[in-house]
Amino acid sequence: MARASTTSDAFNAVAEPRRREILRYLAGTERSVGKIVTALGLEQPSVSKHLRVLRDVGLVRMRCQGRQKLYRTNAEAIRPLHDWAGTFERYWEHQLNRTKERAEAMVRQDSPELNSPNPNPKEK
Amino acid sequence: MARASTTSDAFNAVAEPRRREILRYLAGTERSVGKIVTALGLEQPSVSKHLRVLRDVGLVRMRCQGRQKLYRTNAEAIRPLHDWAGTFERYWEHQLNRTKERAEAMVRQDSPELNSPNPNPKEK
DNA sequence: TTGACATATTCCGATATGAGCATGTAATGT
DNA sequence: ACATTACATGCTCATATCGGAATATGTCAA
Repeated sequence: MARASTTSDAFNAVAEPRRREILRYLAGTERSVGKIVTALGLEQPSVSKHLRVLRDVGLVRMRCQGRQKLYRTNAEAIRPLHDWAGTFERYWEHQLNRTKERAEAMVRQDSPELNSPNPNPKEK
Repeated sequence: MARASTTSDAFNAVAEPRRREILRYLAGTERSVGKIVTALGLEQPSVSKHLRVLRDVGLVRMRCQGRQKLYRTNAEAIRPLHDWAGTFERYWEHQLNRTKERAEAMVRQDSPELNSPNPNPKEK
């Protein structure tokens, strides 16, 4: 076997920065593909492809209106991501709330990655 | 240019199912690489590589103890994901909270994607 | 030092993408 | 019917990964 399949679930779909931009742009409002293209400054085919992925995963809904298609973010589909991340909430609450204010200073010392998680990920 | 870089931020790191398993397994507890290998039934090199990615992004912390290295999930790094997803909360609140209890039953009917977002993503 | 144990890294092959460009398709206007 | 508008797909290229096997590195014991 080779690379694990991707673009088949919300986690992967959201891993793409452009797709996150699109999701945000389409949150709460219906927009045509053309609108997205001009608003985000992307190539039309590129936008169509990203929308395709987002649709397959259920992150956006589509509606036809004449010759244009209106897309809208389906917030419900983002919920599982929120829930997943939320399962770790108890672990970050611990580290911060315990010692309160004083802790803040210490935390900033012991955990520099908090502010710059990965200064040089690809460095050789 | 070609494919956009990946494995450089938490979103991409978390897109891998195995990495999510590892994060969950290491949540709140330090474990050696060997423990992870046997617990999750993965190949040792594979685990090391995933840990490498998770470390680069700051999702896990590492500590040396003798000849073994103890890893632990850094929940703080997951917070941004939670926050990001949370920005869409207002859009799903609307659809659910309005009609309260009765709504629940209806929602389950109207939004099958919640349980199976994409029954057949790759189908031709 | 030699050897066993615990991890990490490298190399390889197969596949998955994303971008860019060209083309296909559906709906509307004349 | 023909041209135009609005998207969607197909194709190629360059790159990013993942898994697996082999190997390198590091630590501790005898």
